[in-house]
Amino acid sequence: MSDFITKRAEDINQWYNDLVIKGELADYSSVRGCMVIKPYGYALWENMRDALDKMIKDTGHVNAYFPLFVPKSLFEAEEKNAEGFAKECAVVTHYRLKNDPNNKGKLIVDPEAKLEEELVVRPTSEAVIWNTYKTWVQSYRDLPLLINQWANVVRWEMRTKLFLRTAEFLWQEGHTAHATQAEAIEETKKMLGVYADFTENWLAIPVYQGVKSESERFAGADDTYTIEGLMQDGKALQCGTSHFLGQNFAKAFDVKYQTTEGKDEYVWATSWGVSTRLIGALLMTHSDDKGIVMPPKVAPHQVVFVPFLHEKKPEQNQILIDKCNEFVTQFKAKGIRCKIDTDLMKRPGFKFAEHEMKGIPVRIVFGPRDLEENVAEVARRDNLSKESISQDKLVDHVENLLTEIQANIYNRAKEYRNTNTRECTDYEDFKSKIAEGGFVITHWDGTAETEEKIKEETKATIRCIPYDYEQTAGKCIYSGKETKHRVLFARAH
RNA sequence: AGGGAUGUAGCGCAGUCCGGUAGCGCACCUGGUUUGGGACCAGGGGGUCGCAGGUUCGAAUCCUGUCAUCCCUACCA
Repeated sequence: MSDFITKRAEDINQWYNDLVIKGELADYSSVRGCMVIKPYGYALWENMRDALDKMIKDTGHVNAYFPLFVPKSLFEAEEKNAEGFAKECAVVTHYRLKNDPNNKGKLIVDPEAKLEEELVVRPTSEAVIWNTYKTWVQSYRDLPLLINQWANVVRWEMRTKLFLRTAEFLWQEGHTAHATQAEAIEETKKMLGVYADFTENWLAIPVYQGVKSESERFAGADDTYTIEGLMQDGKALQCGTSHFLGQNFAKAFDVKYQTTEGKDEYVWATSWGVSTRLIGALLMTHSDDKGIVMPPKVAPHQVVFVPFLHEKKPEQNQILIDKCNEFVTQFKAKGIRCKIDTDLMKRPGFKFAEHEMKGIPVRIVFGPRDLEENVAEVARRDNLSKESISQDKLVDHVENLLTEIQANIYNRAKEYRNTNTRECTDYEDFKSKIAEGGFVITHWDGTAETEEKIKEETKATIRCIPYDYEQTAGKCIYSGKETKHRVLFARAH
């Protein structure tokens, strides 16, 4: 039946698409590569956004908003950055349409309305922002500048995948300016830490923190720090990045400040971002063959009540619904997000399956039988177990259960990630481990050539030089050269 | 961008080879029986077959072009 989710073992890509579409998070749209985020998916994003926004503000940043369009001349100012994004930019060339004289009721682009200078739809906002910072920074007193924006950006991707890679996506991008290199590097690392904290503690996705190799670096950055997750298909997913931009943008946009000694110095910069891709990461990390498994902390609904309603028994229905409402009030007082399923038409079994597909962490069932016995049936989504709980203990029980589920799915994901992170010193062994999926930790001689060869031969890329693994001496797995780099390889999304 | 596949009702599909005026399942509407893990029976509404041309008395079906989507590569948050 089409209402069921494709099994992971059958077709993991279809499984993922089913989670998104049948879980009602998003829909395909009539715009190439762009999706419609549906209310349930957007509620999830709002919860994620609100939590992260607070963390960003708690670390001293403030929000602002910069324009969607970047004049081409500004865009090309930082050469490496421009070059890196050039192939995937949407460009506005005209500002007016007019009626087609040859085709009634149709419109054409008015050739008279060509823009003097093309506008690039931002694929990222460094250019507009640094052009603005130029006027904001005069003195060391203006620093640091710690600004974040929530925005949409457009990258004209060839192949798109719901949430993981869409032509337009939502994200936050932080852009900071500092007086010293040390302070900027500290900021870069600090924000990576915020991302790791957020993905692990809110989304329950374990991540490796580390530094990108040069070839994987953000265009225009001196260093890119990353958090990398492992998805259930054995592929790594870059979940967020934090860039140390050096003085590249300061020089390109001439952003200088006067020191206490009265000298002019270029400022030091960082930028960092996470996107709606994190929704894809969350789905691919926790979900199962029955559907989505939402981490309680960001789940749009944390608890769903299913009263056993009977079309022919309105009095009984009302008693059951009243009972639900009584508990909803108590849950809401504790900040727990609830929903009551009062649909008369659908049978309980159907509702159970539906709520499981959408990943609601806890289901509470009230039937006439439960009322008589003064209990409720409580089912948890993460391990599909259920138990009968006395009503006077229900609120505390569920509150604890949400915490337990959050911890359980994190531990489960971490165990999967850990057992699929393997050490390796032999190239043949490396190839077979990479083919099986997961991360492989191994020595690399630090050259782009070796990295490229390994990518060609195995499709694996260096995800990062991880914090978690000691940088001990050893032999490069490919060239055999002595090296101190130990890196994480994986096939990636 | 290269390779493969697919566009027919809201969704999933059959019909296309061999042209004759569109069908099935789910969903939806009405009525009834059901209701502790995806109910059943009966009746009913909805599409001119992605789009644009062409061939033909006649095109979902044949031809040309075009657009879109999915999968595998390549690129990326």
